[in-house]
Amino acid sequence: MKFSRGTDYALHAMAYLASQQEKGGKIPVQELADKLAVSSTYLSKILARLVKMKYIIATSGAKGGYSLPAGWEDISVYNVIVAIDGEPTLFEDSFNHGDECKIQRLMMEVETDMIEALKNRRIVELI
Amino acid sequence: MKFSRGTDYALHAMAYLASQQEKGGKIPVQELADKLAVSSTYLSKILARLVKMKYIIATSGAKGGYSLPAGWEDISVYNVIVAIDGEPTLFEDSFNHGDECKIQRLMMEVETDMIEALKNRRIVELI
DNA sequence: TAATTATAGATATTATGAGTCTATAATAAC
DNA sequence: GTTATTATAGACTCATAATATCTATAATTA
Ligand code: SF4
Ligand code: SF4
Repeated sequence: MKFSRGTDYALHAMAYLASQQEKGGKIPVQELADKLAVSSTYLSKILARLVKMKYIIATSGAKGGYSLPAGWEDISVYNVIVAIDGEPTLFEDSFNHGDECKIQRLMMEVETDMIEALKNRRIVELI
Repeated sequence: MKFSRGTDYALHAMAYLASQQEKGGKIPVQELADKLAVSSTYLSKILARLVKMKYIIATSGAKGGYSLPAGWEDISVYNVIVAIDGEPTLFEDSFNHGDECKIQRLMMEVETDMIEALKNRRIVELI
């Protein structure tokens, strides 16, 4: 019952990129991995998913690295989580006995509230 | 990012016990397993944890089985989750760079709200 | 061309949840 | 007291996904 280490890495990476944003530079994965003290190869895989979702921009080649796109201030914590872990679901129902089921409805309500809370929090708050 | 299947089983078992409560009888694990269509041996392990927490009462021997204790109406969904999965933590911080960390604080707030919501929901609502 | 960076895929490792099996203890019926 | 029925506990296996590594390739700059 927790978000994966991947989302942990992703949130930290985003926060770091955001904190360096004003300098406008590109930050290679090696620097990020050093800052976060994690494996750079694994971090690469995580960042690749953020790139795919356009939450960060990757630039290949010398002097390349990762940077934030225009409008990055709107990216939510929820966005990042979904990019890495997929949609969070507190409760996976293998049967689905219908809409009237109270267990399902209760868990769905709690889940919806949590998702709403995560959508309201943006990466920019993490700086 | 979801509660374990064990909590799923536990919530369903509690709901079933609650629904049969008026009859006052004890329900053996085999009947519960049949109703839920799950392995009875595994369900046993799950129920054992609920027994340990006093959320259900086990009676050995013929005509034995599981039943709900006095005051069961106060048992929350959160209680059951903790009994099976332990304290839910959305975010596990391996470093802990101090109280002022915004990532940690943000996730903790979302987590606290979710826990609060689960504490406010009781098993009795699931009948 | 050479150096530096990201990307993609295959693969390995690890951790944990999920489930089984067996032996033992407790209780009720007979 | 004996037997049948129930729960409990522990060791054990199995399956799956997260985590991590390795290698090859593509893109970009100097
Ligand atoms: S009872 Fe409700 S939560 Fe449980 S399996 Fe059926 S639909 Fe799903
Ligand atoms: S930056 Fe915050 S969330 Fe990240 S490791 Fe440090 S204390 Fe934990």
